Amino acid sequence: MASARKKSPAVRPRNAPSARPGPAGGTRDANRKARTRAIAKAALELFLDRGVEAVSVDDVVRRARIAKGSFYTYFRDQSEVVEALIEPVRDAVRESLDACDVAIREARDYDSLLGAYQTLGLALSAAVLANPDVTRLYLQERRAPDHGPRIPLARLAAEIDHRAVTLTEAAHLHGLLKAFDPRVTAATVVGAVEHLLHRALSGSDLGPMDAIPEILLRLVVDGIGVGPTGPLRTR
Amino acid sequence: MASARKKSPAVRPRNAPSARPGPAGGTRDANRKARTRAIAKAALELFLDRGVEAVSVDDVVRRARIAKGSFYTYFRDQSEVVEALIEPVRDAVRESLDACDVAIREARDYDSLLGAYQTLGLALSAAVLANPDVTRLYLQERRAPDHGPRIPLARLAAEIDHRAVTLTEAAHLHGLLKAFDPRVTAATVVGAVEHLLHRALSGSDLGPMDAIPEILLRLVVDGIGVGPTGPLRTR
DNA sequence: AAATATCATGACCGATCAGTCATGGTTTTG
DNA sequence: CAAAACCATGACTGATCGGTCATGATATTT
Repeated sequence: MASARKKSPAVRPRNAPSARPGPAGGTRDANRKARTRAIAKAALELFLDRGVEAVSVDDVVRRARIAKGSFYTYFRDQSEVVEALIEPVRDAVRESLDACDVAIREARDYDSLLGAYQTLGLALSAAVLANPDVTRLYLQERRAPDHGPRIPLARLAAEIDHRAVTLTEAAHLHGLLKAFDPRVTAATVVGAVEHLLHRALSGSDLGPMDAIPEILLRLVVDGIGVGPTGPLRTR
Repeated sequence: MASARKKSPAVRPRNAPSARPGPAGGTRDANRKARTRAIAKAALELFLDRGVEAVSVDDVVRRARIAKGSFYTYFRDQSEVVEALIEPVRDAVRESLDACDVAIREARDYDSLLGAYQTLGLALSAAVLANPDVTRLYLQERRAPDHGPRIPLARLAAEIDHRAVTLTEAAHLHGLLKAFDPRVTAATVVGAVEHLLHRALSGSDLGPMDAIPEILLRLVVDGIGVGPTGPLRTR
C-alpha cells in the first residue's frame, strides 16, 4: 500500500520446458504473463518497503496471492526476480551510455560535448521516468555487497560507476574539462545526480521539480568545467 | 578476513541489573568490555561483508566465538548492535554540525563562511578517519528503508540530509550562495561527498588520496558559488 | 572461606525460511 | 473428444531463525 500508482514492471517468463503451447494469443500465454507480472509487482513493492534482503519468497507469494510453487515455476530464486526487474532499465541505460560514448569520442568542440551530455541526460531521464520504482530500487540498493539476491544490483552499480569514468576520460582527452582526475570527477557527478534523484523519487520536497535539471546542469557545468571559457581555467 | 586491520569499535555494555560489581579495574569489568567489543567487531565485519539484513545473530556469535546467550546479555537485538556501532560517530558528526551551524549563523563575509566549511570538513574528516569501517557501514546502508535492524542507519541518514539543508539555508540567507534552492544544493553536495567517500573507503582507486579534498573543494566552491566573486553571478 | 551475585553456555522452543513434489485441474494438440 | 502437455496448488521437509532459560562456573563481597 505504501507504493504509489505505477505501471506493472515489464518482465517475461523464463523457462521453456520444450516450447510453450499456444505462443501468441493463447490463454496459457496470457496467464503466464499475468502471473509473472503479478510476482514482479508484489516483489518490487515489498523490496521498496523493506529492502530486498528482508523480503522472503513467502512474503512475495502472499502479496501476489499465488501459491508458492508457482513462484518457482517462473523464477529460480529471489535474485532472478531482481534480475528480471532491472533488466529493461539496465538495457536502456546501456544504450544511452553507448550512444553518448560515441558522441563524446567524436566531439571536437564545446558545443558537441555539451550536446552529448544533454542527449544522455534526456535519454536517462526518459528511462527513469518510465520506471521510477525500479530506479528507486536501484538507488536504494546500489551500494549493497555483492552477496545474495542483490548481486544484480551491485553489478549494475559497478557498471555505471565504471562507465561514468570512461565517459569522463573521453571528454578529458579532448581537453574539454578541468584537469581533475576523471575518476574523482565521475564519482562526484554520479553521486550528486543519484542522490538528488533518490530524494526526488522518495518523495522529499525539493521545490519545483522542473527547476532541478537546470540547477543540476549549472552545478555540473560550473563545477567540472564544461564550458566555453575552456578547460583548465585555474582561476 | 575481508576486512582490513582496524580498531575495535568503541562500544559499551548496556544493562546494569543492579550496579555492576568491581566497576573500575575488576576482572568482571574487563571481561564485559572485551566481550562487547568482540561482538561489535564481529558484527561490523559481517555487516560490511554481507549487508546488515543478511546477518543473523547466530552468524555473529559464531564469528565472535561466544555463546548465543552471551549476545543477549549485552544487546537486546541486532538493531542495538547497529545503534552501538554508529553512536560514537554520530555524536562526533552532530557536534561538528552544531559548531558549523553557529559559525555560519555568525558569518557575515566570504572568509568566515569558507572558514566554517573548512572547519566542518576537517572535523568530519577526523571522525571518518577515526572510524572508517563504521563510516563504510553508514554509506552502504544509508538508503535503507526504516524497518528492522537498519532503522538507526536510516535515521542518521535522514538527520544528515536535513542538517545539510539547514546549513545551506543559513549560508543562503546571508546571500553568500547562488540563488539555487538550498534543498537541491544540499542534496547535491551530500551526494557527491558521500559517493566519493564510499568509493575511496571501499578500495576503489581514485588516484592520489590527498588530491581528493582539493578537487572536491574546488568542485563545490565553483559549483554552488561560494566565492569572493559573490553570490548570484549569473554568468 | 563461605555466601552471594553475576555471567557464559548451549540445549531448546516455536516460527519462519527456501525449495520440492504429488495431486488435480486446465489448455492445447491431434 | 481423447490424449498429452502444462501448470496452479499447498502440504511437506530439513535447515535456520530470534529469543529463552536452567545449569554450572567465576568473580565479588562479607
